[in-house]
Amino acid sequence: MGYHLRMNVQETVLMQLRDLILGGTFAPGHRLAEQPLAERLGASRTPIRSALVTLEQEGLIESSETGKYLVRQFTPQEVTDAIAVRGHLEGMAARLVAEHGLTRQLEAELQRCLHAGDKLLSDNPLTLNSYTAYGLMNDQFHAAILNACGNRALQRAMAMNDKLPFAQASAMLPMQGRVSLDRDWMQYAHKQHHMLLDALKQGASARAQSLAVEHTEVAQMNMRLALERRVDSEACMPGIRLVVA
Amino acid sequence: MGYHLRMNVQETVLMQLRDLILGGTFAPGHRLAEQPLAERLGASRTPIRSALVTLEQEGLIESSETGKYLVRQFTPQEVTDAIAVRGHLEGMAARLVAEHGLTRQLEAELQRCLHAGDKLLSDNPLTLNSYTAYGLMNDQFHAAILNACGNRALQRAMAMNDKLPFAQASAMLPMQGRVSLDRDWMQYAHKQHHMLLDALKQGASARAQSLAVEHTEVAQMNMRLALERRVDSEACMPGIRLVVA
DNA sequence: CATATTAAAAGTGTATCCCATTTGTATAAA
DNA sequence: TTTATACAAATGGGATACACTTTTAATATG
Repeated sequence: MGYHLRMNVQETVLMQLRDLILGGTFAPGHRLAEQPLAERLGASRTPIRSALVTLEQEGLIESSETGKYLVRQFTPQEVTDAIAVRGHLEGMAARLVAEHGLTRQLEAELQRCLHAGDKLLSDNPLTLNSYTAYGLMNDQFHAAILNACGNRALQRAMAMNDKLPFAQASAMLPMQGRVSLDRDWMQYAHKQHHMLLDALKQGASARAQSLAVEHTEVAQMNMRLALERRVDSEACMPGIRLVVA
Repeated sequence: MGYHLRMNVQETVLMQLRDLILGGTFAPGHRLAEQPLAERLGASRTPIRSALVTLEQEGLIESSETGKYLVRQFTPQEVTDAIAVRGHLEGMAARLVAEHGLTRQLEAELQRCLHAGDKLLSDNPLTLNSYTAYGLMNDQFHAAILNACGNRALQRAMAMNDKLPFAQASAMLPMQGRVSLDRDWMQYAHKQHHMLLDALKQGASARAQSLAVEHTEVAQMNMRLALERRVDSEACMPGIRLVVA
């Protein structure tokens, strides 16, 4: 018997609402009133309200002066800025790890990610599964460093930033070669992972920081490409619908 | 007829609860159940719930696996870390301003702050009012730069970080000479403000960044001092009650 | 035809009620 | 004395009721 995840209405409603917004059901600027949403989702206003508070905190919606919730709209500049913030924060995390010294455990975990990545990228051309698996590995690599840096405030800041639907480390990966992120770029980014571990091993904190920052420039490039090919990218990254020039 | 700020119960309850927690009414780790709080504050559970969600988001309370809210406890290390994150973020903001070029308006505002600070610090010894006024000016100075950097994600990250009751720029200033922050240190910090504006004027982005980061070391020192003199510092910085070794 | 007035509709804030679940406690059994 | 068991109280999640406010729409008025 498969185990059954206990789901309260609150969580369900939150996910549904998020999907509705990202799926483009509501245009940016659209008002989200509690009662209509409650009817639509077949729940009472209580869980809807709670979800709206969460979504506002996540930055997907904003509340106007009079307390009305509106679907948020992002400019391309804001996307760029969010990625830049992520780079800056990851730089700090990498520096801290280099300064405190790499633990055996972290080194092993990063090694594992590197090996997995090497293996995945050796295929040519890449399969759909490879893209998915690489994205997973990529997230683990970055999470491992953030986790090991030991600074909770930094972790909080990163978590907040990642709530924006296009700022995450592998936001662009699900594009699966359709738009950008061809194998060459992934290999470039992966080499940076290798070099980052090297820097961490040597305790080269400044180098580790610079590398982590520079590493996000790949994300910047891909985002620019994604914005040029709306049709394709909307199919894989729903969050991009909220970005309007 | 003085204008009357419209206050709903929700906002009132939020403020009351925050004060109760920071005021030390509930020890760190204490459970916050909805019904007792509702009775205590003379409101229904609805606004209490909403306030608890907000306070959790602010980091003042945390919810256990089973959905119970507990008053959060911070270690001195976490305080240090939060201040370090603020320094890192302010460094980025300063760098961005230096890179984009100082606008006339920002330069005027920063100049105004510098003059105000010069004037305030010329008194010897400082009056109670001077401390308050300096704190206000200090906040304006830092806010002006953050505001002018134009990166909304960065502003969000800083806002989040500042929710921690001891991470703000002038968290230590209300100590009014009782514990630390004597005139000499304030003059040192204020000189850094002067140098920062100088760097911004010259577009010296790396220097501006370094200065902004180093500037938070004064906050680190003061926090260390404050933690050594609990009795005094609790009187002026309520938030420090939640910090336990 | 534009504008002011007003009535209906929709919406929010708050209280309260209900129910399932957890938590605590006292009693019974080993 | 210790461990089960059952029962009661407390609690949280959710739905609903209601009063008051804001929108919207319709009608009247210049």
